[in-house]
Amino acid sequence: MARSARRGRRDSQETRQRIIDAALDALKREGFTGASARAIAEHGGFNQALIFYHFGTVNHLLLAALDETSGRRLAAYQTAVEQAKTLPELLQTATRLYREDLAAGHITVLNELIGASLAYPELRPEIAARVQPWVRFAEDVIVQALAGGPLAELIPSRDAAFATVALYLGMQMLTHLNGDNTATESLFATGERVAALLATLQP
Amino acid sequence: MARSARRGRRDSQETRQRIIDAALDALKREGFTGASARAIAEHGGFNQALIFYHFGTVNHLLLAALDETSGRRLAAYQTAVEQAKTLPELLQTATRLYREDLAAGHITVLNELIGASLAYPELRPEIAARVQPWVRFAEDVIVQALAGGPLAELIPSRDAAFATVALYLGMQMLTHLNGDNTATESLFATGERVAALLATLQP
DNA sequence: GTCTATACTTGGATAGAC
DNA sequence: GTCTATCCAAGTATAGAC
Repeated sequence: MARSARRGRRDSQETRQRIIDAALDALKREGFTGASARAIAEHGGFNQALIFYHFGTVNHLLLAALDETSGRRLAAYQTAVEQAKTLPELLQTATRLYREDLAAGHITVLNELIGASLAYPELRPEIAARVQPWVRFAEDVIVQALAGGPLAELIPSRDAAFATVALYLGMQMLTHLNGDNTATESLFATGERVAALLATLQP
Repeated sequence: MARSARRGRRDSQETRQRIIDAALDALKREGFTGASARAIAEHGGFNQALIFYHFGTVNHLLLAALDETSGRRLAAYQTAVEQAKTLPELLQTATRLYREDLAAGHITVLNELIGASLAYPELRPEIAARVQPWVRFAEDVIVQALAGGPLAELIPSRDAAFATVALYLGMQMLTHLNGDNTATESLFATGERVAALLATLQP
């Protein structure tokens, strides 16, 4: 009995995960408009009604999907950044992570949900709460990277963090729109050059 | 007869304009999801079928709306920027224009349509074509503003233009998400300080 | 050019069998 | 916990009267 209860719980967890994965896939491929319960269920190979049983509403599911992808991704960023503490190394790491995000569509999920939050205002605070850790993370990294350098007192870390996250979002949007990422790649290359220059001014 | 034909044409033009205005309003208030033919028609006080008579499909209408708002706005930017050629003046102008965009929701229209272009790929090139003039405009302004200064040879104008437009989009998204614009205001204030500093290094 | 009426499709959500 | 069947609301689009 304990066994079957455990089994039941594990199956339930597995199903939840399958649903979340399918929702992420739908968001990345078809955007918010295409991430309907029917579309998600069909693509994931399960029944549509399961979404409502496990998540109540489609929007709840999409938030759970954002939660998961954002959390996982932030952890990956934190791990990666720990290895790179000089400014040039940091830029290289950022370039690599950015390419990963672009290829996997991680940021698309966020962009689509922010767009949808106009129609569904109740999503707004939920999404904002999931973006906040990113701004904080960016600020921590920036503080460390600029410490002792000339930019540290010129540019408040909070502003730099906000701008960084905004730039990330905007770049992904434009890159997706253009269908090629040459502009992004060129920008990162320039960023790496500037970082190298700034590093020569650091203590 | 000529008179009635003229009248007919003028009425038709007026109707088109009313529909476009209502579509812009819907996009700004409710986003792409809320900009349905029914919602647009109800809010604009006209019949739903008119949309299909004048624009064929809802998406065609939304593109026409983007066309109009983007064109008008770009003209306003060009006029405003002609008056300000030093870097600090330019930043002040940008701050003012940005506040206008934010309050009027001009960028929201673009963000929503970019988001929707995932679900409707045929929108992508259309939107891209309407964004391109902005990147070009940004590049022109940047070239003039940085001419002779130290940044001119450090940062390719193309990269700076792309980054500027991306930053604009991202800032609007995050500002809308947070529900307040203190972060943006702070960032612009920092931008003005940096611009003032850079101006002292210009010839 | 504009309106009414309507065909058709898709989507959210629930009831009830299994 | 999962599936089938179904209700209802909302959307796009068109035909045809005015």
